[in-house]
This record gives sequence, structure tokens and C-alpha cells, in this order.
Amino acid sequence: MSIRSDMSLYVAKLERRGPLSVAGRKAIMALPTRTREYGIYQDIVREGDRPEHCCFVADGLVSRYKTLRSGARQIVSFHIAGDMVDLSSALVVVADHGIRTHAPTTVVAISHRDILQTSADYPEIGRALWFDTLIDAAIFREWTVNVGRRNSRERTAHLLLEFAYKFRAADQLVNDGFELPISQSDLSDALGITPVHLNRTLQWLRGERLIRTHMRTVTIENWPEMIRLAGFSSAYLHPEGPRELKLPKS
Amino acid sequence: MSIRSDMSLYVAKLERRGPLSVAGRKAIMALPTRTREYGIYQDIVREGDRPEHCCFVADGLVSRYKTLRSGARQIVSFHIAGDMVDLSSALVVVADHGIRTHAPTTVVAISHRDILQTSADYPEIGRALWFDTLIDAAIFREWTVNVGRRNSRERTAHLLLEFAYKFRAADQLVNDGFELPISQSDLSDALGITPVHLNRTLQWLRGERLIRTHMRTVTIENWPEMIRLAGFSSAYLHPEGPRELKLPKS
DNA sequence: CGAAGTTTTGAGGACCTTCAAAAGTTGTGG
DNA sequence: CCACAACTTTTGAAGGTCCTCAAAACTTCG
Repeated sequence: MSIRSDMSLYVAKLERRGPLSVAGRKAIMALPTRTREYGIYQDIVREGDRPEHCCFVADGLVSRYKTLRSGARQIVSFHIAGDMVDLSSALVVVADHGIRTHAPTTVVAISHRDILQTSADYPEIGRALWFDTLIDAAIFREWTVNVGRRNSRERTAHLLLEFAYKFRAADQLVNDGFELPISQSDLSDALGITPVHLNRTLQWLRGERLIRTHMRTVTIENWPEMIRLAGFSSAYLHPEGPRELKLPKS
Repeated sequence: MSIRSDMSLYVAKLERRGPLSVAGRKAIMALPTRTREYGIYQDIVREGDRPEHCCFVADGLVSRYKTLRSGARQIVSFHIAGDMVDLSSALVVVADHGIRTHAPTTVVAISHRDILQTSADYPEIGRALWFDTLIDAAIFREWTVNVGRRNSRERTAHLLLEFAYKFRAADQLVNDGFELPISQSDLSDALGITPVHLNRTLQWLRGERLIRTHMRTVTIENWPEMIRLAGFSSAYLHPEGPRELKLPKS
């Protein structure tokens, strides 16, 4: 557990969305951080915890999930390298969901105190973090639509396309393929279907030549047809970044 | 369309969550507003719009929804009197969902420019609005769980309990009952089931003496059993308000 | 090389949908 | 204030998507 700044990946992401002031960028880079390494299937946060840190995924893959009394699990989001996870805990005291890894993962922890102080001192950073949580919310909405109104084929295609677009934005798409270290059982927990049915759904997608899978690499073989099937529009990912701010100095 | 401040209801809500400074409270009350009246089933925002205002529901009931190519609709949230809706549009340029009324509704519009300026000038207000969007996100997550992992009975019970808790927090629960001016068809769009099946599900809930319905008033007859059935925990509504902030003056 | 986990296959059944129509409610105009 | 249209709720019956349970084939890893 080293103490150094690992925030340049996050700064880069923010700057893809819009300019940062020199002072603002410095303030983010100056945030005290603690880097932690996790193995596969380790809990970073458990439901009911009162975390004191947000976490930034420097490498790997994590999910947020809720568990029902019955033991059934619903994954509500995935986060890849470059994503800030659990900004919600900066203001919300008790975690209403868990966060765990699906692969060996490097996490950069930032204390809520520092996040809030910096947000107050630099309104542009407050806005950037707020925007991040708004994107989160937009993805949650789309997931509700996904499990509420799409059948298993459309639903699975939609999630795979979401991954494809996120990996592409992170420059991690190679020949229309990306590495997805998630078991079918875990994927089915995100899609609200059973592993058995997901398996048959994937077979159908492969049979239709819409996707290919090899090891844990997923390749989109037929983008137009996948997009048509899923009714996918990348609008909800809001790649364009936040509203341009033309505010007078206050 | 009058031009006056109607923000006292919102200030009251914020103060239920934690103290506001005198200056902060004044700043909110001073926000220029425009009050608009809508009838039933009117669109306040359409998917693809670029709204210039957030809207605060002073009276009535609205939903946010997405529509699929097929025409299927998924409602992703409901908002009752006292709720600030569509803060997301303050930073997100293009609306990825629509907002419409389910009853005659009074909406107070506040320009994004003023929201952002006030958030920058008063960090406590920025935090309060951020917290509001985090609650939104928490509810979206719970809805994903609802449609993803609960059957129609649990799902319907859960949504009705969410309404019951929201109305109770707004002091609008009378004898365990609340007025819900939503057709079964619209409710089914929120639950991800068909109107026919929702109808049978409601009949079952009534038959088990879990709820009563009369006109458009819903009464929870058996709280413990409803809560047990739905696996309901109000934690995700975060009635406790945001984290206490002990920041030094910056 | 064996153990544990993951993917795949099969068969039967439950939950929810679809389509269609009747019954009940609400709103409007003559 | 009634009549009629439009909408909402309810009922029925058949069918499809997805689930459950169980076991085999395959992969990964120590």
C-alpha cells in the first residue's frame, strides 16, 4: 500500500470531457491517495459499510451489486480501468450496495474529506465529480430499461455493446474485441436472467454471427445488427462531456 | 406563468436533511423561477431535448421514462411534490429520457445557469444538489434490482412501499393511505410487466389483505407482511440526509 | 493430476405475455 | 342531467420466454 498520486489517469479522463484549469488539475493530482491491490472476487465495500474513501479503478474490473434475502444477486454496474467508483459514498453515509472485483484489480482510494474539500475549493472539480455521478445515474436508468423491457437477446446484446463503447472510449478495443473477465454466471446477475438462459442466449448471438468469443475476449462481429437488435444508442453514455460553462468569475 | 420564488418547499426539504447557512438559504430563495401549470399526460421534457431549466415539482406527479423502438415504454422514476427533477440536465446537455405528468402538475423552472452559479458560489448548495442526484441514483439502482430480480408480486409491493415511504416523508400519508393518480397501465410501465399481469397481481395483493385500493387511494393494510414480501428496506432512500460536513473554512 | 469452477446440454414446468372482449368508470356536450 | 365516447379495469384462454433441477463436458489452477 504505497502513498503517492495515481490520479493522472483520472485527470486525462476529465480532460477528454473538457478543459480543466491549471489550478484544478494540480488540486486533483495533489489529492492524497492510497493504492491497494485486490485479487478476484474480493469485496471492496460491503452493503451496510460506512466507507471513508472513494475508489478509483486504476486497473481491473469491479461491479456494484445488491443481494436479496433469497441470496439472489443483482449487479447494478460494472466499472473498468479509469472509472471513479462510489462517489456516492462521499455524501451518503451508509453504503446501500456492495462493490467487488471480478479480476485482479488496482484501486486508488481517496478520502471523502479530501474529495469534499477540493470540490468546495474548486467549483470546476465539484462539477466534474457531479457530472460523473450523473453519468452513473444515466447508466442505471438504461439498465432499468434493459432488464425491464428487453428480452434476453436484446438485453445481452445491449450490455455487450455498452462494454464495447466503454472500452473503445478507453482505447481498449482491439479489432472490435475486448477482454471481459466476467463469468457467465456474473453476467447473468447483471442481466437479471439465469446463467443457463444466458448461456443459450450467447449461443444464439454466436450462431447469428453477431459476436465471437474466445477465451474471455468478446468480439463484436456485426455492429449494425447488434445495434439494431439491442436498440442501442450511445447517447446515455454522454461521450460529449458536460455542458460548456460560461460563468462569470464569482 | 408568474415570476416569483416558490422555493420554500425545497428549502424545507433540504433543511429536513441538515442545516443550511442563512446565506445559503437566502441564495436558494433568491433563485429566479418561473411557475408553469401542466395538465395530465403532458410532456415537460422530451428525449433529445436540450432543456435550459431544471424543474421542481410544487404539486402533482411526474415520471421520467424512456421509449424503445417497439413503442414499449419504461418508466425509470416517479417524482412527487417537493422533488427536484432533472438536475441531471444541469450538466448533461441532451436529455436521454422524457419527463411527463400523470396528473395536473405545478412545476417551478429554474435555469441551469442560475443553478450552476449558485452551486459554485455556495459549496453547501452544490453539495445539497449533488446529494439529491445521489439519492436519485440510489433509487435507480433499487429499481434495477426490482425489475431484475423480483417477481411481479414482490416488485409491485416494493414500488407501492417506496411510494408509501416517500409520501410519509412528505407528510402525505393519511391512515396508511396515499393518493396515487397513476393508471395501472402506467404503473406496469414502471414495473416492467404488462397491464394485464399487474391487474392480476394487484388482485392478489388485495386478496391477501396486504393493500386496499379505493378510487385512486392506495392503503397499506399489512405493513410487516408487505415489507417482508418485497424485501423492502428504506435504506436506499437515505432519509438520514447527507454526511455531516466538518470542513474548515476555505 | 486432481479439484474446483465454468460452460453446456436436456427436460419439464412456472411466470408472464398476448390477444380479445366485457364490465366499469370518467369526462363532455347537448 | 343524461347519453355517449373514451379510457381504465377486469376476465378468459392459449402460448412463449425464461426458470429449475440435474448432470455431463470442458477449463483453470495449484
